Amino acid sequence: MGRSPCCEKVGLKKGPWTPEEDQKLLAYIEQHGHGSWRALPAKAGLQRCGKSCRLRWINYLRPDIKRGKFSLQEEQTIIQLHALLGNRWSAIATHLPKRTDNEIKNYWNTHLKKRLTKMGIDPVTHKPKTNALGSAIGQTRDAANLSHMAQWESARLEAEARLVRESKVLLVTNPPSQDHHQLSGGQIPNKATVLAASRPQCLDVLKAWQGVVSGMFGIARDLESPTSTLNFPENNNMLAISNLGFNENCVGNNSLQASCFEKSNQMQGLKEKIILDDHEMTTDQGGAIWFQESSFRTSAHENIIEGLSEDDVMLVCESGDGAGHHHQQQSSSLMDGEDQNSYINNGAYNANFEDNKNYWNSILNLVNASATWSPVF
DNA sequence: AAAATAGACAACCGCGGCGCC
DNA sequence: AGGCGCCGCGGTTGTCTATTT
Repeated sequence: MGRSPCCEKVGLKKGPWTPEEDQKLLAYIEQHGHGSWRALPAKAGLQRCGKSCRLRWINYLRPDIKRGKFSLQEEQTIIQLHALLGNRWSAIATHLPKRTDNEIKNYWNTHLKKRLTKMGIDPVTHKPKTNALGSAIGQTRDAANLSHMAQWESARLEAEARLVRESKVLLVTNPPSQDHHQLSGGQIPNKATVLAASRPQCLDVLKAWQGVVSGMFGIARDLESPTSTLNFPENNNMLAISNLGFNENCVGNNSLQASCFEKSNQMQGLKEKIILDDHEMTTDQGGAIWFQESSFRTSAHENIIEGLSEDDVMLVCESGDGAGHHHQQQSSSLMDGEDQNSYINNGAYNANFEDNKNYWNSILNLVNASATWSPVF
């Protein structure tokens, strides 16, 4: 399909924006909202294409942008989310309030990627580069589990994006009024303003991820995320998730190691059930996560973003041998039942622990390299 | 002090998705 | 159903500044 250029290239200015141009754009959007980006430059008296105006507004002029150095917590959030979501910067940005996808992308490319590389971690796969068996065991159980968790989160993010789009329709069809100004304390209404009012809860996977790390180190920490309103009631319950792949390979300092080992032992003989949204995961003694097939929803068209309350997020530890799951489907589609058992029993699973240990040991080093601990970990 | 190099960040480009007609 | 236009995303490039030689 042929495409018309986004704008007439002739006579339009490119390159860095001048303060005067910024002022024009800012003044116009304050007064009229951006409306159609394509039509905006002419109306605002700018010799720019609409796309350039949009970029300038979203990445620089928007009033709700936080600039400056990334905090350690933000860095770790980016690393974790990148491990889950890959280069989906806009999705990652939804978890970092007031940061733009462009800023996060730049920060990743100029700082975090290099740092992980220095630590011997492949910034793409988030696995140790030096692991000779890496390719062979790359599709390990918890990697597959995390992959499914990521898919789940992706579906949620897509739904969020849909909501954002819908919100923006409201914004466009309802240009700024006096009420808007009153409501926003004089600030112009914008995407973030609308989003803030309707922002869905998210970060479930990040929560679980953080739980893995928390449990790995045996530390009770505040896992509150910057954006999620979800709360896990007990850190011990988070440790239930931590059983995923870290039973015996806790790393860090000795006391943490001992603590982690102790917690790990406490998990023996337990079956964990995790219910997020109406999506139920259970983990067996081997630490594998199971999804209840009947409740597994990935379609962004369904209302998975609606009204997650704390009650919707439950972590339940119950006694049992883990054999009583009905109609369950392992989250990984890579193995049939027999293979799963042999996988757990034949040592490959333990090799997987080593992967995780190396990776998280590196992350721990990263954290330790800083002056203070992040509240995330 | 000047040139070269590296780092950081802003901005651009092209593609794909989505909605409208 | 398919063409078209718009928007958003991710990759890449350009530019400015800081550091090194």
